[in-house]
Amino acid sequence: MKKPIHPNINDINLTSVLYALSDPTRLDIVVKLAKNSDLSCGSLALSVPKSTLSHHLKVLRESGIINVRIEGTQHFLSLRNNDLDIRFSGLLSSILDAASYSNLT
Amino acid sequence: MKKPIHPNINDINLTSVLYALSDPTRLDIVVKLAKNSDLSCGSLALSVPKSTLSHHLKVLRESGIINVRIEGTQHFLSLRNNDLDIRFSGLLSSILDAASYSNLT
DNA sequence: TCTATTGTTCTACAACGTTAGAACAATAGA
DNA sequence: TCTATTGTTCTAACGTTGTAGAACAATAGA
Repeated sequence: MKKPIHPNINDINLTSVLYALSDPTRLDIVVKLAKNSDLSCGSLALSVPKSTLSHHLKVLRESGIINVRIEGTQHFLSLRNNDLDIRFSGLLSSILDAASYSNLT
Repeated sequence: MKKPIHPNINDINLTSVLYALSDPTRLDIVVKLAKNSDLSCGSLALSVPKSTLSHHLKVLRESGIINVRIEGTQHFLSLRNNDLDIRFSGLLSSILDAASYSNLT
């Protein structure tokens, strides 16, 4: 498959990151990756069609939130924790905190 | 004018907040309010038509980010700092930090 | 080589969002 | 009361987004 393109750290845009995380499905993916890094697309266990999932992952990847590593036929996903923290210190963790707090209600 | 409706603290939704802040114009408004609280709509000095500004302010208000207080013919805007911090601790400040950091580039 | 597995890309479409002009509403002040 | 000020609401145009089926691409394993 084609090698996925990831934005450079300095090209990561705040509004793009916020937009990417403003979708419940995508936020759910990010929360799962925060708990369990290096998951394959299928391991996310989401009840959405492949094409829809692929779309959401593309949005997350192109906004600089996740990294996609290809191994065989599988795509392994991980959060760009370090990059995001360098670019926007504390942003991701506060969003993840807020997300886990929201899920408790 | 009609009294504007503000969501209760517990009805403030994370994805709605992130979505509201993912628009450059709205994020700009929030940054200005963070620096200078209690501004009227006109004092924001944005180069957008009144109707467009009104739309953005409605999105910010309904997502629970800003408070609108009417005095005469003017609407005074302020961030719901405390409410947001109670609901999502540290979220707004980390976004504001990221926004000010972005503007330096 | 053939098949199953894993995702992407193409395409279409309905829903939503941003923008903005025009009309309207409410208040302050002359 | 009349007018200026300050915003809202209505309406429409236009672009964007989320969803999802169908076809396609790439690799692993038999």
